[in-house]
Amino acid sequence: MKISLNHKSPIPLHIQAEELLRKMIKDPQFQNGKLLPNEIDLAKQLAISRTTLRQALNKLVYEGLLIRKKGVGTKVADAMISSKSANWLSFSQEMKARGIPIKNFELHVSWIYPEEIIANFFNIKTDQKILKLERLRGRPEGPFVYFVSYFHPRTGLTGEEDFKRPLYDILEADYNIITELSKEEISAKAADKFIAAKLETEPGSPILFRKRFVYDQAERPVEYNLGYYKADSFVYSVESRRG
Amino acid sequence: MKISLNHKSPIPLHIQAEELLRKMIKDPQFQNGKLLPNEIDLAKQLAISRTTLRQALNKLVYEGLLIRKKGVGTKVADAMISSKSANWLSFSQEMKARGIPIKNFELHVSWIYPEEIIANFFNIKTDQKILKLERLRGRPEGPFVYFVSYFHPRTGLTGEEDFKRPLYDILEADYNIITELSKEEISAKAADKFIAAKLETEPGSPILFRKRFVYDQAERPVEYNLGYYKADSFVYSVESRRG
DNA sequence: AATATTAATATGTACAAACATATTAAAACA
DNA sequence: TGTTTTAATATGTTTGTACATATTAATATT
Repeated sequence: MKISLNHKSPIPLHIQAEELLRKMIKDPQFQNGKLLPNEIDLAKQLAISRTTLRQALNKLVYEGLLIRKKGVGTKVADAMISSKSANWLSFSQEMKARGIPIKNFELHVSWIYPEEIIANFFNIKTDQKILKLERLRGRPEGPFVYFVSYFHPRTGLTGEEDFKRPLYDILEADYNIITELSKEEISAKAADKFIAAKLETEPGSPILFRKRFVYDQAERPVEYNLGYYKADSFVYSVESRRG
Repeated sequence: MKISLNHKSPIPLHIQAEELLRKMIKDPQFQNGKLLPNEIDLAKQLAISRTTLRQALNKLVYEGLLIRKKGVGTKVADAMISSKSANWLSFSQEMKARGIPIKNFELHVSWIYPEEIIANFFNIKTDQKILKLERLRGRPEGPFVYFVSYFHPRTGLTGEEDFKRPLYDILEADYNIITELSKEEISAKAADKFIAAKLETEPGSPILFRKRFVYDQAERPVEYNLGYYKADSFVYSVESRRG
């Protein structure tokens, strides 16, 4: 494993160190309770201060991935079961995994000036056009989900891509954007006229609304995604353990 | 509010600062997006270094209770967003941490013969009575969530417990049941007549429905819980990383 | 040989200082 | 007056340093 950081990169060192630690955690070399290198040595090896390294370590300790013990050292926490991997499946892959036949009803690409919330998330100005992708998908009998995605200009997407391919495949294979982190907010709301029309239901009918914020390995924003699911068409499942 | 720390105490200063910040979060003075005092002033006031104060702030930011913005300041996060690390907190503790006053509208305990689904989950026969707990809770202005819980006989709960105490406290302190794993399924549905009446809304209005399966350390089923949240009263937030 | 002491090791706590960057408000300019 | 520039403010990043404390291993003592 490459154990060094890029000191010239604009990506903060503690973020780089965090990424490296995440990789180390996955390395069998450090599994089964074996200790990581101690803070002082590792900091020296990465050519950063112990404080900066601890900033990275702390985050993983908060997340329960590392366990520190005074006077002993730092080890990787016992593996835990989580729905994380399932969470990462894209819509099409998710449905495929469940054996549900998927029909694409609409697919619309456009370049738009972002609303303030989105520009804010992407950390860009509202006068810079970004790619917007709208999709209406569902079963052969009818649509059950309406997606709206916005992409950061950094992705390099042109809008000419074949969006029938899984999105994260396109980003990774063609644009070398490796998505790593996703934050989601799930709530219920009533369908407005627009959404109701798309999903072929009545205004006011219940909708599962999912906001999704997707980041790359350096925690830079990549995608802002909104999903409107017809009630009873989708169940979001989460598995969590006590931290 | 007393804004000072005990420098002679054996309790670390960053822990004391964290406790103080938790109190500040509950203070109406800092609600509604008002900013906390800035780091440098607050550190000076507490007679600790900025680094130490940030140690405390970081923890609350990670828990989703505080939001920091460069160049602007630090504010208390909007309520109703259940944060990732707080996932495990019970309803009452979550609200308490945010200083939201909670009113218990109804609390009803009964012994019932379980439906097949529940008996199946608990791995018992349908002719064995189990404890059912119904709760209607919300803000002083009105209820926004209706819970139904079923408990495995193994828990030892009698129904005479003081359910105003946090549930997981009762289980752990009084019955030595340590809950460890929780599986949740979140979906949207329309309120039926019964739920609509409880939540003081119209039948057909959108509801965020959460099924929760709780297990102990040996992964034995402990609780089967259903939650009906009024739309817009609750946002479920999840953070996941590519596994 | 059993026990107490000491040393080595690793994390925990805490401070001071400097510079970077985002945001907003005030001042200067056209 | 409207726009640009500048300054003030607040958080973000990073280093260096020092001492405290828990744990374990090595050493000395009884």
